[in-house]
Formats: sequence, C-alpha cells, structure tokens
Amino acid sequence: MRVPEKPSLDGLEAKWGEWWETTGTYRFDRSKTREQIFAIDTPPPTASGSLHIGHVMSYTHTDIVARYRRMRGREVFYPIGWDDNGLATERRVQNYFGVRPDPSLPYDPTFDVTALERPDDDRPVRVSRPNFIELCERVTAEDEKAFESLFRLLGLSVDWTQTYTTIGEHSRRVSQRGFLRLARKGLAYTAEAPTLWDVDFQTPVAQAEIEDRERDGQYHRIAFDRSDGGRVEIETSRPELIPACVALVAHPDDDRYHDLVGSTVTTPLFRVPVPVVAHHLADPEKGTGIAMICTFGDVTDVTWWRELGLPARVVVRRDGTLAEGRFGEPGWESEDAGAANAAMAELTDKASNQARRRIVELLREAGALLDEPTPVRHVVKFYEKGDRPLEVITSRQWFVRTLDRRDDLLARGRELSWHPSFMGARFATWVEGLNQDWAISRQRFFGVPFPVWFRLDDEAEPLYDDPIFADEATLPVDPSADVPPGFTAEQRGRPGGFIGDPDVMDTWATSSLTPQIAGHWEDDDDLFRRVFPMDMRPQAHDIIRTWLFYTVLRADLEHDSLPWSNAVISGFVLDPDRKKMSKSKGNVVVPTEVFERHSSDAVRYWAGSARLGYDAAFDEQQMKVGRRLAIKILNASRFALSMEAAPGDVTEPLDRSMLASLREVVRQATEAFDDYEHAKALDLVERFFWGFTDDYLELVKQRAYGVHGAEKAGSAVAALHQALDVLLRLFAPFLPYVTEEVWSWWREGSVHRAAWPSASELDVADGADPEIYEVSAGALTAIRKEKALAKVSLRIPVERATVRDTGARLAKLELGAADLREAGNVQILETEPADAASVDVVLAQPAQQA
RNA sequence: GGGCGCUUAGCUCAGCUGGAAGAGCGUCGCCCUUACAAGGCGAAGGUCGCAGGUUCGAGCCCUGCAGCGCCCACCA
Repeated sequence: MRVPEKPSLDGLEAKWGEWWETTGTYRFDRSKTREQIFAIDTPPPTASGSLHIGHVMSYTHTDIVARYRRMRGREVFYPIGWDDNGLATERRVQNYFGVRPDPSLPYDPTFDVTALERPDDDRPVRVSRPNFIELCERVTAEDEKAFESLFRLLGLSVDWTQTYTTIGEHSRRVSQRGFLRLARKGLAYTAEAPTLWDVDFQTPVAQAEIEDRERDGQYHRIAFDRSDGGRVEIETSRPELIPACVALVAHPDDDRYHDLVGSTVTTPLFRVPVPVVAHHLADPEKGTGIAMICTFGDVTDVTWWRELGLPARVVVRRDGTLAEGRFGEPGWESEDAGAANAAMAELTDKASNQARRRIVELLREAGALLDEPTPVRHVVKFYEKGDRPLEVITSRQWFVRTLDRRDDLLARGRELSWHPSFMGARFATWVEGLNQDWAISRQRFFGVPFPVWFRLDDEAEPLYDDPIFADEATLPVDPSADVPPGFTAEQRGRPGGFIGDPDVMDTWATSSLTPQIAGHWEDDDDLFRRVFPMDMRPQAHDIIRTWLFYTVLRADLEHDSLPWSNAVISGFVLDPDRKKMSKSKGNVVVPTEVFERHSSDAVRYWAGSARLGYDAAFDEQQMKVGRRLAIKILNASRFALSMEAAPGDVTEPLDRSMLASLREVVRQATEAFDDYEHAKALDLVERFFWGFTDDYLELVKQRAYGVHGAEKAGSAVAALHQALDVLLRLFAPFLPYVTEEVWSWWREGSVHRAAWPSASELDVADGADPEIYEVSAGALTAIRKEKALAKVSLRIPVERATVRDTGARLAKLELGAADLREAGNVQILETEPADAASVDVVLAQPAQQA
C-alpha cells in the first residue's frame, strides 16, 4: 500500500491520461461477441468549429454510461469521429490558402500548396476538387488534434485508435456505397423539381435545414380583371411574382368565388390570361379568400402547380434576381406582350425586395394597387445558415425517398428507447410533418461527390435519365477526375462522351452513416457484425430531425433495422441567466480554462449532476462542490487506509449495518444506471459518501485506532476497506481521475476495468440491519447539534445524553452505543422509550458567556 | 394554431407506486476536532405557479388557467 502523505488533485489528469493510453485501458477487444459488446455511435464534432461547454456536458454523459457498461463487463466499442465534411471547412480552407475548388479541373498529383503562386490581383487560385479535399484534410487535422487533447483531458474513455473523419477516404467510400445501394433500389432518384433554394449559397436546402424567422412584410391588395369587365381582388406579400402568376385559386366551398371558378382573369401590368381554379388548400380566411398561384412563391404553390396541372412561368433566377421578360413567346401569352416585357424590364436583374418596391410603384400608376400596403409580421423560411429568405427554384437534384416511408419511420421511432422518453415525441412530430423527399445533392464544391457520370448526346447535352454508376469496388471515386467504366479520359465533355456529376452530397448524407462508418460496413464484415446495430446514440435534442432522423432512415432503408436501440439525449448548457450560450451573445465559456480552474473530475461532477434531456445551467459553484468532493475522496481514503490495525472479520453490528446500507445504495444506483438516470445514481452515491465520512468514520475512529482491542479494530478497518473499495467503483464513472488515483494506492490494475459493485460481494451484510447505522448516526448528529448551539468545541465531553425513541430503535442503538459514546465523548448514555424521537444532551461544561 | 417539457427555499435542483416538505450552494452562527481550515459542525429560510376536483389524506392523480422554454406548422 502506497498512501501519500498529502494527496492532491494536481497533475492527476496528465498522470492517468498517459497511463490509460500506454496500458490500453480503453482499447476495444474485437474478439468479443455482439452480446458482450456495448457499441456507441459517438457524435463527430464539427472540425473548424470550437468545442464549447455544451459538448463537455453531453460527451461526459456518454462517457459516464460507457464507463458504467465497461464495469458491468461489457466490451465497450467507443469510437470517435471528426465531422470535417461541409461548408465550415470549405470556407475556412478557401480563406486560409486563398484557393477555390473547381470540379472541372483534373487532379494534380504534384500540387504543392506551399509553392502556390498567388496572382497579383489576389483572386483565389482554382484547384481541382481532389486537391482541395487534400487541403481540407490537412487543415482539419490540426483542429482534430486540439479536439482530441480536450477530450482526453475531460477523461473520455474512447478508444483513440478507432477514429474517423467524415471526409476521409473511408467515409467517402461508405457514403458513396450507401448512395449506390439506394440508387439501385430506386430509393434515391434524380429529378428536375422545384426545391427550396438558398440564393446566396446557390444550393438546395433540405427540409431539415430550414428554419422559420419572423419578418416584417406588407400585404398588397391587387386587382385582376375579370372577363366581364369587373375586378377580383387578391392579397399578396410578394407582388413581384405577378409575372409568374399562372392561376388564381379559391376554396371549392367558398360561395364568394363560386361563379368565378372556371373563368379566366387577366393579370395586371402583364395582361396574362390565367384561369381561376378551386383547391381545398385555399383558405377562405386568409386575405380576400382567393390567392394568386405563382411558379413559385412558396411550397403551397408547388402543390397547387403539381396537383392542378398548371404551366410554369419562372421569373426568379438561381441568384434570386428577376429574369428578362419573355412575354409573347410560347407559354408566355399576354394580351399586350410589349407592355408586359416593358414592365418586366423594370424588374429584371433586381433582387426580389427591390423588384417588389418597383412593381408596387408600377401597380399604383396602373391603378391596380387598391390600397396602400399594410404592414404585417409574418414567418418566412430561411436556410438555417442563410441571410435571405429561401426561394423555390426548379433544378435537377438527387432525392432520397422519405415521404412514402413515413409509417415505417414512425414505427422505428416507437421501437427506439428514448432517454428521456418524451424526446420520442419530437421525432414523431417531425416525421408526421415531412412534406418533401430529402434533397441530398448540393451545388457546392467540398464534400463527398456523387459516384455518378452522365452520358452526353451528340450535342454534348447530358442524358440525365440514364446515369452511369461507379462500380462499388472502385470506391471512393471522384467523377471530376475518374473516368466511368467503358470510357476514356479523352471523351470527357465531348459529344457522345460523358461528364461527371458535379454535385456533392449533403453532409448529413455522410453523417447519417456514422454507425456504418465506425463499424466498417462492408469493409470489415466481421467487425460490423459485432457492433451493429449499436446500443446507443448520444446526442443533443436540436439535431433529432437531422442526424437522428437521417440515421434511422438510412439504417431502415439499408439494413431494415434500427441503427441502435437507445437514443440518449442531452440538454443544452445555459448561462447562469438561463440564456442559451452562443458566440454572438458573448457568453461562451472556454472549456480549457474551466478545467484548469476546477479539475476535470470537478467539471465532470457538474455534468454528471445534470439529467438527460433537460437544459442545465453553467454553474461553477457546482464545480467547486465537485472539486471538494474529489478532495474529500482523497482525504477520506488516506484516512481509511492509514489505520494500523490489520483488517479482520466484519463482526461488529454497526459495521455490518453500514455495509448493509451501502448494499442498498449499490442496488439503487445500479437500477438508476440501467434506466440511464446517471444523475440519480450520482446523488445516491454522494449522499451515502458524505454520511460515511461525517458519521461512520467518526463513529468508528476510536475503535479503529484499537481502543477496544485488535478484534474490534479489525472489524472496523475491514469494513472501512470494503466500503471504500465499493465507493471508489461507484464513483469511478463520474470521477475517473481521483478514483484511479486512490485505487492505485492499494489495488491492482485500473478501477475502470474493475467490476461494478454487486450485492453479492457485500454478503457480509447478509441479515444486517441498516437501521443500526442510521440510529447511531442520528444520535451523533443530535449531540453535535447541541454542541454547535452551545458554541463549544466538539471535543467537550457530554455528561449525560438521553436518547428517546421507540423500543425497537433503542435496541438497535444499543448495538452501536459503544462507538457513539466515543465519538460524542459521552460519559453517560441512557435511553428512554418514547413515541417521538428526541435526544437530551447535558454538556459537562456550561456554555461560555459571549 | 398543434405538441412536449418546466413552474418546490434567495440560487441550482431532488422528491420513487399518493402517507408528517428535502439536498447542495448562498446567508448567518460556531469549532484549530491527532484524514481534510482551499476544512469541519450547525441554524435560519418554503401558501410546492393559480383555481377547481378525486381521496380518510395531494408537491405527486384528474380538469381548467397562467407564465417560461423548446419542437412542429403557419409566406395569399
């Protein structure tokens, strides 16, 4: 036994972090079977971002579970990845190196960024996509080192040999293979369709990436001309789309417009004849009850356009500006094409809000604006990272079928165990609200390319209906550099030749395969069978509709199973004012500084006290408490282990009673852990521990020193050792450093590979009554209280202490009476049966006058 | 508008299947006690959001309301 004189928390992180690594404490043993393994689908944090205190909390939650399961005998598969695939990295690399990816360029194997010559005008240098990806990997490797060191400091018990990056070759291969499998089954398809589109990023946006924002807008009341010479009034917030109007629509049951349905009206300014149609989605309550259908103002327009078989007249370009007038051409009929094109010319090249201002003037001049616009606060759809409202733009994209799988997905959501359970409702709400298939292609440059080429016809126009898919054996491929089977490089871009699909996949198309990536699906079937479906997906609630949903979808489509059996959802960390922490509010906390101030165990204690699914306040006070607890564990352990008496048999009733009480704590903490209620487990263990130090240690101190002989001392020392041994293991998932430190003083190996405490190892407490300990500790507390109230030292002798309680409890007190007398320095201890419990204390020395 | 969660001491939160309101922090007081003074012991502090109901009994169950947070829907 090597117990230090002055134990300390300082340096424990470095000492044990290194030891765990060199001894491979957390190394995954892949020889274990699926039943023996506990597999975790760890979230890959975004490289190029920074880790914040919210990560610290949720990753600690995961680690607590991992450590518990490991101690329960499961071989924990605990890999980690870095999400370096996506816009954040793309932008960073562009700025860092002054380059821009260009999918039309071939890969240059001799490319050397350090020798890069910048043009004088400071314009970015074009590089091929594969070269660009190499640069991304280089930059993100730096971020990943920083992340790793923070996670190591936090004490995550991940296997650092099982790491992956979402842009790495392995992830690209899995991602492309996953896509090919979907395409082959017809579950991924390409189509030219109206899609929500960000005009700044110039890329489609999936439903999951959309957020609503309240914006000020205006309603404009506008007159359309009826064929009978009358007018019909509509209300719109987007008058600039009048040239794109293809119909008016009213509800079939709306009597006001009953006669109008089936007739033709004429749009103002552009003089385009459009039909009046009926559809149940038209809301009689909104505006005037009759609405303009444009191609396309919003998603409802798309529904109307599709279901009513309307023509398309598109006026908004991909960059959000308005196009030139084409009135008079086929499909652009107008009663006065000249005037229509003249009006359109006033709007051409303007962004929609500028065009809106101009057309309002034109409408006013033409007498078609019936009232001055009325301000309105309404909700507009935005790309979550975007600055301007989304437009609906028609483009060719790859989609994954989700709409027709809603029932399946809802069933998967019910099959999954959610912790806490109410989080399942968010998933169900999301699935029920799906209104479009998942658009997975992005017109960006950095990302996983589609393993697809298109044949070119004699005019060198792509034939999209018959894509050429890559052979799975050749993955990953980059169609901008690689040549499809049966073609030669010279045929690229030539009539009768081919072109590569220039698009990349949505990052979620890769992230949704993290179980397959980490488990080496198809590349290592043996491993995959041992870890998939996994046991647990930890994540925060904000990405249920993205990461969680898409991962469930992919596993359902590819493996016809859930990807994991448990979803463990952490809350957010709020600042002490209950505000969400964010960079823009300037209230973010730098995790490394927090670790320095309080120690890793202390920070983990704070995180471990927070329940799953509920937001937690960032609370340094709580970390101080954690630090104090860790120090207390050091000191109490040193004390318990420094007794000179040899441990003997645990025979004293008080000792056995304490162990019986501990056994109940083990039972309850285990139950809490099995229910993913780690905060409850921590509370139980901590509560017992403080009682153990305040009461039990005090009660048995003298006896352990040997005042009643070696045998009774041996019982106390043995009980102290046994309790400490169990307590260290109970604390180990929460406080890995301090428990490992104490464990190393007197035990072999790592506490983190020791077995979780069981009831059977405490069988010395069989038949023992926990109440003996409870009654004795209660009496000691009462005596201490009297001394505190009398403002005297705890050493002051008690002349007489009279304990009143029920006969049964007094009988139990008798069994601990000898220890109680010593601990309280009681000269005469007497008992008196009574209905209500109380303690009378007569101090030997009167209270000092103040 | 629909849904989920929350509302308990100044603060952060526990309160299991209904059975005498709890912890920690903070505040205040005391104690150098041979593990720990960057300690320890103790005290004060609550109309359990509001209103009904069920029950012998409600912080807990039911109904309604209010406030806060989040999710979803909502562009005429």
